[in-house]
Amino acid sequence: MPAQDRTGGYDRHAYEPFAVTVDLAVLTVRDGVLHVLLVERGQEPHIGRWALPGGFLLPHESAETAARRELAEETGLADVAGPHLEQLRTYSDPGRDPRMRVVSVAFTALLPDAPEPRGGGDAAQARWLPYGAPGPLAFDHDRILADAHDRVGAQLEYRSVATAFCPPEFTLGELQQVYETVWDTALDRPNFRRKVLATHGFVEPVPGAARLTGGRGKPAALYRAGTATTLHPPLLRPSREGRPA
Amino acid sequence: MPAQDRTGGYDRHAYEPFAVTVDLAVLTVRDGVLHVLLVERGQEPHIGRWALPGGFLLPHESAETAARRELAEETGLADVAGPHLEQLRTYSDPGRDPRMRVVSVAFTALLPDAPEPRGGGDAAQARWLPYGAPGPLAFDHDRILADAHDRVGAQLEYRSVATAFCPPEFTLGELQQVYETVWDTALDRPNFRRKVLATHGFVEPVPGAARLTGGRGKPAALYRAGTATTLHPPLLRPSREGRPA
DNA sequence: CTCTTAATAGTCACTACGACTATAAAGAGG
DNA sequence: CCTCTTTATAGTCGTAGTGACTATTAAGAG
Repeated sequence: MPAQDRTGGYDRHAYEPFAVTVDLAVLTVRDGVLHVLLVERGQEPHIGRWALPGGFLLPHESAETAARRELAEETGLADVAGPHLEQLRTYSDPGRDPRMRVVSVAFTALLPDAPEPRGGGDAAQARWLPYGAPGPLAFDHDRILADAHDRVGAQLEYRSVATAFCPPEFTLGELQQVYETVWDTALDRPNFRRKVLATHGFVEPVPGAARLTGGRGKPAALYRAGTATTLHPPLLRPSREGRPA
Repeated sequence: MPAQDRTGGYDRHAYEPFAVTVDLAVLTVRDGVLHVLLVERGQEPHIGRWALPGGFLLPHESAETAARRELAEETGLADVAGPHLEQLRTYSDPGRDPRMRVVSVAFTALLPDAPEPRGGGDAAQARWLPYGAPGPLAFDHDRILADAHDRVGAQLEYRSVATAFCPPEFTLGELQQVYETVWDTALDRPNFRRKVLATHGFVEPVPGAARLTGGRGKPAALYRAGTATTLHPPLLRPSREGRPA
């Protein structure tokens, strides 16, 4: 492919081809612990290390399409309706892959509790591992994962993404556990309940349904995700006092 | 460059090389009107249309480096300390450029009022134009620009980015005009003042300095940007009531 | 001087929120 | 069956934050 020189807009320089990939930070909450979908590398570099799932863009794919395809291949279950998938940012440092120049578009995906992935015919099997558990990840994936965690934590405040971690019908206790797990904070239950119910469109009750939370305690009412995507008023994290930056 | 087949992590498929560019949504507030830095296309496709400035990544550049270089080339003044520059998202739809496959990493840049750009030796001269004025932009740049506007509007609520639109020393009236311009809403002046001053680290007073706002009225006190990057409490947009989504 | 303009000070009612206490409804263990 | 534990849900109270105001101050214009 010949280098081009074009003027006006973004086409001023001769261009260099790059490899473009997607990387996926797939998160779920299992028993109050944040888990990440990871694959073990079978090749150099970083052989034996854990890495985020991902892969190259096919010639006619957008990054979003490629991310959804990779997610389906990796978990074998993402095809149905598709989980919450959102572009995080793009990582393009030269040297982030020692072999060659790779520009990677990272995504976050949020799934309800942990269906164990069945490898979709690929050699490398994906597994759920607790966030932060498996030492340093390959490439710059620690950075990507930390950015994903930050982003999701921030979005819980003003977006209704927490329901993406929950099954179609869920209790307010389960929803609260999502917040507590991602934020790593304990929340007051009556206050959490009051705020969630006061936020229009966040959740809507399932009439007459209740679930036993595992046996013990009073059965909880069930709710479905509402139609709102932004929360008004926002559900702010507790006590950032004294943390100016 | 040979196609590769690697397993584990994001290296499962043979890869296709792509052209990678950066696009810049450079915003400023001039006389209460949001302005965008645009260049006129001198070639097909979209000849004569306005487009966002941008260009190809050089072989050893990250997207951030390329964005800063393009901004400096385009305005001729971004080299000093560098303006607020932030990655927006990556646009990768096949067909977004009719000539070939181009993946573009978009950035937003915020500048204080409008130093008229001096073209840095390039043929296409960049110009400030009012947001929304110059009809449809080339490629998918309308979408990118709208996304940038949305993002900046949202960030004004909980980040201290508004000061990036202001000169090093500014009045609260100027800061308020940034909010009013980006949000396209009128704000109550005493209430705005109260909230800004109550938010720790947002602004700090310049002792004993005052500026005449152009002649008329009581002279306003001057402030500098504070050290905080996030606003506590946030400065929420007025009245989203009745707008559930 | 007076009028206009803009900055700044202050008031008041209402909402939202953190920290509580209280009650209800289930299972567990005797 | 009764009590203890567990979890969900209801409600209270003081305080902080906010929208809608009114009032005052300090400048230039005429």
